[in-house]
Amino acid sequence: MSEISKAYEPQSVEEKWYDFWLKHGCFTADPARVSATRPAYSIAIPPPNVTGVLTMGHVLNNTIQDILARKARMDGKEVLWLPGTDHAGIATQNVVEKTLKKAGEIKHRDDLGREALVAKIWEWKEKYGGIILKQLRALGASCDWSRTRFTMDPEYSRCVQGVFVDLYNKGLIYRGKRMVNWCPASLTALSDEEVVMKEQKGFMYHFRVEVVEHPGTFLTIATTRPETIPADTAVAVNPKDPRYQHLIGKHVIKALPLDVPKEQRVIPIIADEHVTFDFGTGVLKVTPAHDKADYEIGLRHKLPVIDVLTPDGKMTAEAGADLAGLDRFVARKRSAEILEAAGALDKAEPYVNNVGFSERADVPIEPRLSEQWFLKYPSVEASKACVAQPGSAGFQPASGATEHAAKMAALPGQMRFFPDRWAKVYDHWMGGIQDWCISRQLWWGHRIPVWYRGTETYCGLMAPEGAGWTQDPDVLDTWFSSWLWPFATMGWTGDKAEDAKNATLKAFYPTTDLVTGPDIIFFWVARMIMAGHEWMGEIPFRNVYFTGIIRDKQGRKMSKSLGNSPDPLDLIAKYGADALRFGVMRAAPLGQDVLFDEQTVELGRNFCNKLWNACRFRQMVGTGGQASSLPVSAGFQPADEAPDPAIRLGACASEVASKPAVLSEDTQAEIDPALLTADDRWVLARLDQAIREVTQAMADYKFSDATAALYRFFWSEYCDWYVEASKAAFYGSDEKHKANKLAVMDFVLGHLLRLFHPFLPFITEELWHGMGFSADMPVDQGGTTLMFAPWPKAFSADEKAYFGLDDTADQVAQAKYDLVSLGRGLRRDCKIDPAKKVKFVLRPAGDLPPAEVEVVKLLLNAETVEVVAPGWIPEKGTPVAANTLGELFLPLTGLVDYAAERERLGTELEKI
RNA sequence: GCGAGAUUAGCUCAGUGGUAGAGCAUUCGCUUCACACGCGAGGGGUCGCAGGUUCAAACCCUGCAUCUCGCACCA
Repeated sequence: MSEISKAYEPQSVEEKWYDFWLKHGCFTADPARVSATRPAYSIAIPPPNVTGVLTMGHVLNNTIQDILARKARMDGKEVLWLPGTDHAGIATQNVVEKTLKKAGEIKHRDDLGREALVAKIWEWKEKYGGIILKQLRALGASCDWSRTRFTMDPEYSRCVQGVFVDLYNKGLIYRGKRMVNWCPASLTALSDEEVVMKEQKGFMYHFRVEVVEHPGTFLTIATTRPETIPADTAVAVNPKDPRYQHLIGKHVIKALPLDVPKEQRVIPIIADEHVTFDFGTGVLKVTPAHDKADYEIGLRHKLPVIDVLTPDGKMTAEAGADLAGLDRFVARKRSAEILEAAGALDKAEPYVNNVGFSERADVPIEPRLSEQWFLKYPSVEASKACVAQPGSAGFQPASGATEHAAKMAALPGQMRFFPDRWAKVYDHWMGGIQDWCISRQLWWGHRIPVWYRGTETYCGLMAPEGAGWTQDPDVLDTWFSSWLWPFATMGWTGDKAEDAKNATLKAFYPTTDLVTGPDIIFFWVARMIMAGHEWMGEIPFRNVYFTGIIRDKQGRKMSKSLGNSPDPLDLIAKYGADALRFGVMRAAPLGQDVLFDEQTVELGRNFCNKLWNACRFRQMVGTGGQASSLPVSAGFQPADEAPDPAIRLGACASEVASKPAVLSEDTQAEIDPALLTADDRWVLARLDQAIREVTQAMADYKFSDATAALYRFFWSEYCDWYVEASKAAFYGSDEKHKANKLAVMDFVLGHLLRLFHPFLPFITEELWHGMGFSADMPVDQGGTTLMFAPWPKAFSADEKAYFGLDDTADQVAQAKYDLVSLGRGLRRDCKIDPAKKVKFVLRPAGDLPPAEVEVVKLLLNAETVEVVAPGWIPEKGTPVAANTLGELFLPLTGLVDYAAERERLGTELEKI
């Protein structure tokens, strides 16, 4: 026996229940249990970086997934939430390299060499990797940890390489020398998606070059990158530009490098449509080695390519003695100075332009010509077609479980995005899809399964027979492994016969929901859809929920560098995981960015505390005891011995047995409908409404709406009115009504705990047991857990009839509560001390049972509420409040000092 | 340039045709026997602007303004 403490203390509760769930195998999915009556539900977690730690973004994302998973379990589904981590190529290699450098172990990765460094990274991964998965447990995430995957697991790696070989054999993968985005910091190629455009302040330099054929005639060229002048191989103008037409085909002398004789610096003036008249001077310097557009001009005009930059962004000898060896940005300034000194610089005006930055290393990328592997995306058409577009014939906005289910059944192969506007973004990108540069000049990752010997090339899973073969040194883009996530994590092999025997794939693929951020819609979501079609022949998930981005109070994106991201673990320690979950969900409407404020977690904590105390109150009135000495069962400890996990499937089965035939399994039998008061019917009607709203909101993925509905029902309706009104019965003497009210409370709380469970798993489980809702089958005897209790259903017609709930069932009590509010207003208006008990007079519009009057009296904190006949006439000027229930008078005789009041009103009037 | 989203109370946001809502903040008052992580009562908004449709518009239509974010990009 223990007491429920006055305030809820999550710290003592959360770990206990998480261990309990784990021990009982509550999170493990078994394909053998899937059947027509027990459908499968699956989610593949967006794998966090193996080096990562939990951020607020993860909290948002994984709370939503956990809510979906827990709700699905309560709906009687077999749930697989598949967790894992991503090897995150560049990020992880950077972290480990940096750590080694800091520790003084190496100066450069070459000090260790490839094998040794990769071994170090594995070592590091084993030691520190997956911290984030442990942190997710603190949040309550109900992942099937027995299936945890890593993108570099041996089986997973085989999938990645197998897919490469398959695409190679299909002719979709090719190697070629192309202009790619090169990161001078990470020394690797990047895909277009890894480049972010940023505004950069710089200068637009205008400099002159002399036309060879017309000495004394000069062309002025505008450029932001004078350091690349030595790499220019032409000057281009628009063929229709009248200013320059006569010069086409003539030549100019390049301004740099100065140490090369003029004759060797002669380049042609060419005509190309790409040049715009009104930008700059209308004359473009063409640098095929260092600009994507220029490279294409170069191809069109067969221009030579001069590369003046090293991989790490320094000038080569070809840039001339003045610049050689300088960093590209230093060289920019230097070259401008040289031009100026030579009298060739007209002006340098401040200029803002967009420059591509490496997303990871945060340095400007260089367009660079290099030998890379590219992928022509597979299954593009099918992938484009399978996502329902807003406004299209097949698409209806989400509006409910039934309709949703019907829609999915009616549209095989269709996916839906929430919010649907992302479908347009997706469609747009798919429409202009470009080949994907998949090779990376890194060591940490899946090595490209291609070997070379002289001019021979071999692509396969294993090194070819024979001597002299060397494997391609590059690894694959991390996303080239992530795009297989939904099925590679389920043990997919690519071998048809083998996969046909895979029960997990059969039961759980395609997954039901994907929850992720819109920032990786191209990186990940689109590519997974294509991979799904290409290798599984169908979509990888049915619904994609795009979360918003977590921002701070000022609307800034939360980031490590800004230091504006609170540590979720600190918040959990301070407020509890439930509070964090509830707060974040409350603040996160579908598809909207979340302005996060710690206050919202505080609110969540307050909410949990309120729930805790509402249950404490039920315990107190149930035992007739005082709150300070409650002999209750909360705080109880589950038994150590784990019972047969299969028993959990029978959870709440015993609940069904004791019901009248007319009621569903959710309904408690102890309620005697004949004894229900107006308040009881009111709260039951409101509960019914809340069940409808919450269920609907969840079907629409509107979690903030769901929490708002729950908040309103529990706090503003159940606590503020029903519980308060119930005190009239509990402090009264009618034992029969008292018992019935307890039954109603149990009924409401039993439903509430279930409705809250997906959002607040810990406190609800604690109370479910502490309140004795699992008493039919105590946990330590083989146990029920709230996790598998059935999701509440809105009342059926029979149930409504049983409780006497018609459309107006809640109106009497509602009118009563409204009148009470008005009455309290009267007290205030009359400046009556709240502590003072006063006498109200009630002239009811119809019949009003004495019990109802008692409730009014209690809620008004009145000394008496005298019920008078319709003919009763109040003293002139008596304050009155009226509604459909009747008129409530507050006779002031003896309460108010009229003279003082008159004076007060007088001064107030003057003021106005 | 193309596209999307936003604009409602001091703040953050709900609200898709019928008398303006929530939480927080704020004011006043309460150690009322579940809860001060609480209770009660208030104050506060011509719903960005201008037209239009309608008996009726925060909501539908058309412009405009401002902000945010994608995509593309001119050296």
